[in-house]
Formats: sequence, C-alpha cells, structure tokens
Amino acid sequence: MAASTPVKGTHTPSAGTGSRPGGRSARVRAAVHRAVEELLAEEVGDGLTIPAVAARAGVHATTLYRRWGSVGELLADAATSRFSGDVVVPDTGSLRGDLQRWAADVATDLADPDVLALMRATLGAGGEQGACACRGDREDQLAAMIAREEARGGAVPTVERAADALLGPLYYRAIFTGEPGSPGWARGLVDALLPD
Amino acid sequence: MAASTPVKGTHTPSAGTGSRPGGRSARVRAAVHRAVEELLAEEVGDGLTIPAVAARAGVHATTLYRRWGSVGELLADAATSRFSGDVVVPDTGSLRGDLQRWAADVATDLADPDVLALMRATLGAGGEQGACACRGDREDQLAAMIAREEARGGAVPTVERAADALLGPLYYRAIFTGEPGSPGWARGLVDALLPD
DNA sequence: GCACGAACGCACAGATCATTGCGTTAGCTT
DNA sequence: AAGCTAACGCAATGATCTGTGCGTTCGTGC
Repeated sequence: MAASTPVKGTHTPSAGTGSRPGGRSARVRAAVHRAVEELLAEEVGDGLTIPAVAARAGVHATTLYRRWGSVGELLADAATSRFSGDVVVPDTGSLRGDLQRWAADVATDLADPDVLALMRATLGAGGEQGACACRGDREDQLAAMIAREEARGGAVPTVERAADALLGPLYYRAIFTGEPGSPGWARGLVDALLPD
Repeated sequence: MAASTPVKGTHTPSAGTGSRPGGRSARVRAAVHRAVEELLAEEVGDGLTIPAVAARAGVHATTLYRRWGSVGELLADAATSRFSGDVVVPDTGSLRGDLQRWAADVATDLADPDVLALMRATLGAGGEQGACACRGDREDQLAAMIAREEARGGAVPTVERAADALLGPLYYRAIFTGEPGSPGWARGLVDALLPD
C-alpha cells in the first residue's frame, strides 16, 4: 500500500447491484449493510474490519474483499444505501412549511447515534466519495422544494443559500458537537433563512 | 478486540506533553504529527497505520503504541495540535469586520486539502473526542468577538446563532462537498447573519 | 557534575488481516 | 427442465499489525 495503489479495476466498486441483481447477491448485500450498522453502533469505531463485518453478517470474508475491496468502499456503499430515500419531500403548500417539516425530519434522522457513527466512519475511510454519499439526495430535495415554490410565483432563496442556512448547521451540529439539534431548533433555522 | 476492549488506563491519552515536556518527547511528538499529516496528504486515507506513521516519523512503532495506544487517539491529538491557535481573533473595531475577517481566515484554512484529510480521518477514527478536537477553539473565538461587541454596546446575535450561520456552512462545505468555500463566500455568510 | 527515572529503541512472538486458487452453490437463459 | 456462468464458500499462505520484556539513552533535579 505504500508504493502505489494497485488500480484494481474490475470489481463493481459502488454499483452494488452488479450485473446479477438476483436473490442471493441482494441478500448478502443487505446482510452486510446491516452488519456494518450494527458493529458501528457498538462503537467499535476504529477497528471496523472486513473479517469482523463478514463474521457478523454470516458471510465469508472473501466475498467482501471481492465485492468491495476495502472498508472505505464498503462504508461508502452502506452510506449510499442508508441515506437515499429515507426522507420524503413534504408538500404542505408553502415553502416555509415544507422546509420546516423537512428540516425537522432531517434533524431527527441525524440525531440517531447509529446514523452518526455511520457518517463519521464513512467520512474517515470513504474519502471524498464517502463524504458525498452522506449527503444523499438532500440537496436535490431542497432544490425540488424551492423550484416548486418558484413555480407558485413566490420569492425564493437560492439553493446554495438554503443549503448554507439549513444543511450546514444541521450537519455541523450532528457531526462536530456532541448534541445534535432538535426538530424545533431545525424549524428555527428556516425562520432565520426566510424573511419575516 | 472482539471480546472486550482491554481498558488500558495508564498512558497519557490526549494530554500530549505528559509529565516531562522536555526536548525529546516534544521532538518525537512533533515528528509524529508531521508524519500523520504527510501520510494523510498522500491519500493513504484508509490504511493509516501506526507502523506507517512510525516509519515516516523515524520513530519506533513501540513508542506510538505506548504513548497513544491507537490511531484514533493519535489522530485526535494531532487534530488538537493542528487546530488550536492557528487562527487569531481579529480586532477591526466592528463586529461585522471582525466576523468577515475571521470567517475568511477559517475558510482559507479549511480549503487546504491536508487539513481536510486530517479532519476526515479524525472524525472517522477519533469518534466523539476527535470530532470535537476538529472544532478547536473556534466557538470560543466566536464568543469572544461577540462579547467584545456587546461590551461596546452593539446589538449582537447569540453565539449559538452565529455558530449555526457561520461555522455550520463553513464546515459543511469543506467536509461534505467537494468544493470548500472561498473567502468571499465566507464574508457573505456574515452579511446573511447580521441585519443590514 | 551526578544520580535518578521517564521515555525510547530493539528483538521477538502472537494475532489478525489481506489475498489467491479451486470447488460448489444458486440464479438466469432458452 | 437443463446448461451456463456469476457469485459464494473454503482452505492455505504471505504480509502486516499489535503487544511485551529488557537494555539503553536522555532530560530533570539535587
């Protein structure tokens, strides 16, 4: 590993489903993802290794080495699977209502210690790719709500500004401080963003 | 490591200077910290191991195992050392000026890929302790600037609100998106926080 | 200067991880 | 229903990491 990363090119790195989405592959993938979350919840944190995950999942370690190659890619895959489609975009009729509801949902999600552990581990081992996986499609959801309000003819902030004012504090609190924000606090962020 | 963490209690975990702050210990500590940053800059990322750090620092691996015990504590220590006292609190005479200057400095600091790699690795392996180490004393600096303005008799936001509006976006962009914010963008955050 | 003790270097051993080759199972195709 | 092939289980092996005991070096206090 010191000299140069060997550029292993032919195992499905992040696709996951592969070319054969059939029963067994999907079953193994689900079991592995669950094992990752369970082990991280038990604060093994540092020493999350391929053999440990394999043992917990009831799968041979060889399979993990072949399908994912490293804990970094494994965590990135698990994070992608966990953070996609877990929060639905609300539709309350007003931008403020949508954002408040959505921010509260995100805050609740980020308050889960298991989610936090998964995010931290993914950030550490997954590098750039893993970091983006933790965002999931939340910027897209934000953009969707703003676009809908704009279609209604309302005054809207830019997506960038909204991400700064909402996702920034939400993720910062969850990751860097011991205490993640409450849903009520998250709704307050929306009030700070939108003009009174 | 599967059974139970052995509760090693008697090595200085995060103090660093220890009971003998003399020449050699400090020299070793500095060399190790530099080695950590160098290795992380070379995107070893995942496989940052004690032996690798030791070899790079020109120190025996035994020393690292004894002083730090694990990569998590080592990274937390390195992060503490790196993120303490690197940004000075400006004094421009106005809160807006102070915050703009300070936010721009933080943004510049967070734009360094080496700093990013150190933060990501620390978050992953250092757990809660490492995560807080990445904040350094930035909330304190924020509080200091706000307290000074308050002593001048100006209207000030709460420290909590300022952290949400400034540190949140700054850290979120740096960690979760590929592109860290520019100093100009950081100054814009201050304008969004303070009333016109 | 001199003694004391903490921190380090060294060599060794146990454990765990990473990787490969081959046989077997199970899902897809016709 | 039968063949084909991807994906998995299994066992073995080399590499790397983790931890320990002992002698040595260097910083600190007298």
